[in-house]
Amino acid sequence: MLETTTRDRQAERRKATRDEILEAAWAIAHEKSLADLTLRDVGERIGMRAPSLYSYFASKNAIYDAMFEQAWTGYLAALELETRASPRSARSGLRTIAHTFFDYAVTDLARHQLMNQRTIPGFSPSQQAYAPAVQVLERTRGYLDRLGVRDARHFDLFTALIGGLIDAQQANDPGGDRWARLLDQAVEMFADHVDLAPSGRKSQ
Amino acid sequence: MLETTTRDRQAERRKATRDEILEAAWAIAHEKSLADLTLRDVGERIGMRAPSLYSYFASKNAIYDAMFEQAWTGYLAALELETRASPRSARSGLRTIAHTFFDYAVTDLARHQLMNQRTIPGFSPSQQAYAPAVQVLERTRGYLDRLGVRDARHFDLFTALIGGLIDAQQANDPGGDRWARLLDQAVEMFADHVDLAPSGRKSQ
DNA sequence: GTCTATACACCGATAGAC
DNA sequence: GTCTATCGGTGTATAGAC
Repeated sequence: MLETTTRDRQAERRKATRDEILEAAWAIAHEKSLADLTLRDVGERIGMRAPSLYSYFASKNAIYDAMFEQAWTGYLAALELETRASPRSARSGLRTIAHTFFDYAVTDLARHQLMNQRTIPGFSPSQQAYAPAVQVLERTRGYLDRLGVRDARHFDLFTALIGGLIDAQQANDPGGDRWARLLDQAVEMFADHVDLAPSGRKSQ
Repeated sequence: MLETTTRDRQAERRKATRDEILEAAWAIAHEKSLADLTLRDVGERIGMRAPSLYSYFASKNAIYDAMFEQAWTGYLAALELETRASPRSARSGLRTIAHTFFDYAVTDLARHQLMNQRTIPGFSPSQQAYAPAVQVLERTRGYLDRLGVRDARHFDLFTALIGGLIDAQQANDPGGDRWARLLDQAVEMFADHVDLAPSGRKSQ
């Protein structure tokens, strides 16, 4: 009984330190860049030597992995919040999804690079870290299905379209809105293509 | 007179060695990956020590820079070839542009990463290396203009759409055709949106 | 159990001999 | 122009102090 209590306290302490490490990693990724993260910098920020971090993460990529999981878990929460209420119309539902994803990506460059780009050489997310990303995909698929977009090819087209706008915005006009302003137009184009009713009703 | 001849031979020799270095760099980028390129590997492949490469390139990023320029120059040539003949219709012209860009990107992952992604930390192309990319943009803009796509926002939407399909294909189904098969459909969607005539004529 | 000190292998880059 | 030697930096493995 006392033994389990002790273990719990240790586990809590351990988790707190892990979170502290991840917090420091995010801060450095924002101040410098995601790729410029070094274990020595992370250690210095929390008052540790670099090798000590290996007591909490198996490698530098394991830190990226935990950050990847955090980022997608955060988006999953945002998505669930935004898709709770049923949309006034199919098109407004599409707009909601598009804006939610676009804003989440554009708000934080380092986070977007980690989530959606292959900017870290040699890093690929583990199955565990990838799980919330899969949930996001499933939830988005289900949401579009309820809006009337049921063709798998249409779903792929939609994700590629929004992803393309995000990448163009971040790559060619970071901090600006040159592609952000095209988001609604892109959604309309897609909705016309899949023959969604202009107002509340669902077709197809 | 003799002096200039000597200089020319030296310049030729120098350019030949530079090309040899770039060829080796591309080979390594293909065998391993673009980011896994090391100067020691490049040197070994052409029978040199790594520091000797600095007689030909000021830095490792300068090698990436020359590769970037080669890649865009190569695409510019492919683009000029494909857009020489006038298209049978506006839509077929759009398809030509889309397929040319898509195929060039999907054919060579390392090249695509260098041209269109920020996968090399700390590298950004010089103005000289970026010049052919600007030419590509201008030529593509002019071509779409002749097809009847004259709105700058429509042009941005088109590039984001095709870019999104490329990124989705490379990221989620490399070597496959899950998004490649959506290319024509995407072009049709865009053509409908900008109100291009279904056949030969140009509208708007 | 945590953390440190030390060390190793590798990297891009520089200095200087030949 | 090419070499060797070396520098400061990286991620990471390990032995041991507390």
